[in-house]
Amino acid sequence: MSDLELRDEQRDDFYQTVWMIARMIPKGAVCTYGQIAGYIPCPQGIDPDDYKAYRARWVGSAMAASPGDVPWQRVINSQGKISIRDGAARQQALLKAEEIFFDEWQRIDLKKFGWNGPGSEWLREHHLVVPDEPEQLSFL
DNA sequence: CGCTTGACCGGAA
DNA sequence: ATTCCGGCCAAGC
Repeated sequence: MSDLELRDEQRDDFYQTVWMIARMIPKGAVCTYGQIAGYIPCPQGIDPDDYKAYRARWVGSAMAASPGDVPWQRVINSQGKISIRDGAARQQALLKAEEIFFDEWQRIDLKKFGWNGPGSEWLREHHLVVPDEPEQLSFL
C-alpha cells in the first residue's frame, strides 16, 4: 500500500467534510475558508504547521470542485470579502439576494452575518475540532 | 512530467 | 485601510 494512495484518500475526506460543513451554512449567513478549515483535524502524517498554513487554501480548492448542492456563495475570505476571480460578481449577486449587506468597501460584516459554526456537540459527534470558546472579557 | 497559478491566512512593513 | 511574504499544497496546462 503506497503512501500516495493514502494521501489521496485523506484529501477526499477533507473535501467531503468541507462540503458537509458548507451545506450547513444557513441562508443569509456567511462563513470564511479559514473557519471551515479550523473544524477539520490535521490528517495523519501531515506536518501540523504545514497543515495550518495551507488548510484554508485547500478549502478554496474544495469549493472550486463542490457539487451542485453546496452553497459555495456563502464561503468568503477572512477579510469579509469575496475573493476576486471569474464568478465573483455572481457570488455577490447571490448573497445580495439573500439580503446580505455589503459596505462601501464591498465587505461583509462578519459580526453580523458570520455563521457561528455547527456547534460543539455536532462537531464532537463527527470527530471534528471544537474551537476554543471566545474568552470572556471580564473588564468590559 | 515540470512549471505556473491560485475561491487562503496571519504576520510584518 | 494596503502591500508584501512565507507556507511548499492542488489543479490546470
